[in-house]
Amino acid sequence: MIHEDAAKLFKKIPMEQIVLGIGDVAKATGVSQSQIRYWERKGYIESQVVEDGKNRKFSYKTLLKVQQIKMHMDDGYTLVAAVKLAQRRGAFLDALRSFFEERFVHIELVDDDIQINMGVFDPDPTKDLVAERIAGKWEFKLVAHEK
Amino acid sequence: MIHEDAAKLFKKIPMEQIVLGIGDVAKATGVSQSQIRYWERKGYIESQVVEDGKNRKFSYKTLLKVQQIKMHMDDGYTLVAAVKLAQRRGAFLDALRSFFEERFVHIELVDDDIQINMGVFDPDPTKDLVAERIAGKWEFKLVAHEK
DNA sequence: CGTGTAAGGAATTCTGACACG
DNA sequence: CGTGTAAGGAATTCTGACACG
Repeated sequence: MIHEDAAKLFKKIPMEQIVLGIGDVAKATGVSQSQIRYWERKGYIESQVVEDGKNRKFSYKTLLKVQQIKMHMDDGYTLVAAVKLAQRRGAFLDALRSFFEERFVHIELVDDDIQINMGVFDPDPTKDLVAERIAGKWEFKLVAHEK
Repeated sequence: MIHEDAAKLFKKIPMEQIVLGIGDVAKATGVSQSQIRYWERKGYIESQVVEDGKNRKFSYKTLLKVQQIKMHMDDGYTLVAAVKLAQRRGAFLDALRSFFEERFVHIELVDDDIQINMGVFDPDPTKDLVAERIAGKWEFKLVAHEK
């Protein structure tokens, strides 16, 4: 039986610390290196310059942005329009992340089954909301506070 | 107002497609390149060989594993023991991922507020469970099915 | 066992220029 | 505006060996 503070878990899932080279971003997103360099020059995305060398590195977050821009361009938008749309997406992901950090209070793993304690269930604050996976299916249930 | 099928969103957040070079893995995890090459040689982690070239590339998932192994070693475990512990963690993350994919049915963003529809609330199957962020705080509520 | 280092070759990325449009 | 390409130099990664233990 393993249990974890979810806060710890998310700190272990790096978002900011992950940086990758232009080739890897190009491969992951399907956007060419020329495009990436151009977008950066125009200020649509940013890269971190490696201390000693002069190679670019891109954060995971930037990779997601590149991906968003490409998606909108595939939908027929111009580059400028696609950039604007992608801007809003950042808020989206940040919001999701805040949900995980705030509401995944405690995670417990028992064999193949797993439980996520999401803290106080607001419609009935005497209970905690728990998501439970049993035999591959996720179900919600309410439990009394443990302490 | 933006709304999204969560399924789409998660497909856009690549896990498998992201591969990165050994230097980037080393930087992100704090594990040296020598260590990474050795661990790979022993079969503890795996890398994908680039088609034409002969450079290694590591998936995001492998990066997480490297990070886990290091963490356990920092706790005092031997390499072999740390690898065994890290093994179990994979199931952990896969489980979390399945929760997102199965239960984040629909996501809606209104200005700065965001709603996540998590589908049927099992204790009362006539309702859907919704997580809502208002003014920076997440709350749960129940709503009747929309259709 | 587990990691580091020096060594020379191979693969990747760099910039600035030029092309097309 | 937005992207591609050829060019030479710079930075990164490769393998196999050897060291320490």
